[in-house]
Amino acid sequence: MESKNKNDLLQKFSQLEQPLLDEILAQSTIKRLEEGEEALRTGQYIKSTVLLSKGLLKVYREDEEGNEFLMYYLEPGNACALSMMCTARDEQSQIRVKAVDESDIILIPSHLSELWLAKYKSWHNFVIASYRQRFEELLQTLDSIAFKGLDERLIFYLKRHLKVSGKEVKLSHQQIAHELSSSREVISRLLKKLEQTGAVTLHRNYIEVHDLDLV
Amino acid sequence: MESKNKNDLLQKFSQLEQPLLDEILAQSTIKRLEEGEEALRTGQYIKSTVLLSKGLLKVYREDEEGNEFLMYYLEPGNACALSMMCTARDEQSQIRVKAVDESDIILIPSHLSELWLAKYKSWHNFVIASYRQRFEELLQTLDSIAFKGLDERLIFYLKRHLKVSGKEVKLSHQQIAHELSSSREVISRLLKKLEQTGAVTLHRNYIEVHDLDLV
DNA sequence: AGTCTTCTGTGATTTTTGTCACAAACAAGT
DNA sequence: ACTTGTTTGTGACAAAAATCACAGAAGACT
Repeated sequence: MESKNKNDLLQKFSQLEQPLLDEILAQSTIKRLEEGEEALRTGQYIKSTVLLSKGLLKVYREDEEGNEFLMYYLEPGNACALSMMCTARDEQSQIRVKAVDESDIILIPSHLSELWLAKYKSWHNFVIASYRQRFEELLQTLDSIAFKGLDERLIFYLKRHLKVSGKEVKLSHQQIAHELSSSREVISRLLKKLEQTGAVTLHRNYIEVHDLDLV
Repeated sequence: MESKNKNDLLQKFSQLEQPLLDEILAQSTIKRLEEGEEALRTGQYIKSTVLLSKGLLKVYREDEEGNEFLMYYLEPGNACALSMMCTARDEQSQIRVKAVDESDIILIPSHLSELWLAKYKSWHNFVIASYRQRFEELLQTLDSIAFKGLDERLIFYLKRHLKVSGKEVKLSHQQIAHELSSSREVISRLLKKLEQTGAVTLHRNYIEVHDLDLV
């Protein structure tokens, strides 16, 4: 493992105890994902716990007809809670993980991950905390779908997108519509409304966000 | 602990190893929930892992305005995955657990639950399996909300209800509407359609289900 | 400049869902 | 049998969202 990655690891996962970090460095492999590349689903990581040391991953759901919706984003220092849980992937639940930016993921063989639960308190806490956090985010997504209209869901979507990217959303209306499993025209119209309130400024292929709480 | 409960426990959680069952019997308390009574939210079980030995619990989500939707049901032999995860409940996520029938829940102090993860392989597996299973169910719910129209969601709802109760759904249209966070009239109309296809027969306060796959 | 493609804006229309209003059916109790 | 309250059925209407149909704008490429 190159020293660049070592540094990343130490920085991003500083809450883990030193002996554990040493083990991770020694026993895990790193995989670089190019922008747009898909983790999981290739069948090779399913027996691994996945940590993200660099980049940005998006975790989303896809149904038979190709509709999708965003579950949440993973940032460096996060673990893919699903990868911990779904050792015996039974195909039918289509969760996809895609690299938004070029990313480095750390693959920990799941037997080690399990072993460490007992051996390292900090690992145990980390795993539990990861579950919790993802679950909470998933519930927020769920809420917005179940209780809110598309206008509020769009704002929720933009807000979450901002948290992980900059102040600009570099997506076309089409892409946004797809991630909200809606249609392009509807999103365009809603965005237009947002622009009229001064919350955003629309450009081709990106949206400049000023203040989403104006609405 | 009375011997009646001991038997229930042994039966419902037979996948757990004997020494663990002994510990559970010795160290945990049982609480009986009356029909309609709420677990959690009273603040007293938040430091406990909850197992269900008898009855039926429904886990649902509620927003500020009182809208709700069903996440999943828990049957005897199941654990409340949330209770394992949410040791430090931070109020804002409103998950509610309500007894559908009179139920007995087993409260395990969370420090023991943690300890056992390392000590008992079967406990570890049980906990992981619980997470997985609940997560899967939650995703199914999510799918039906995100991708399906209300008609399909209703069918999904009825199907899941059947799995835990009998072949009859003993609920008013109003209650169903509430659990799908829709309105009574709409549910009534959709049910009427289902009746016309021969999938169900409607009665006052209960729905007789024949075959939901007819649709 | 001119051609292409992709993205965005907008009107018109339809479908789905929610709301309002009110009647009929049913059950419970007196 | 007669209130009373709850549940269900329905028509009319409003709102939200999806779909269709095109036109114009912004880049990309010759």
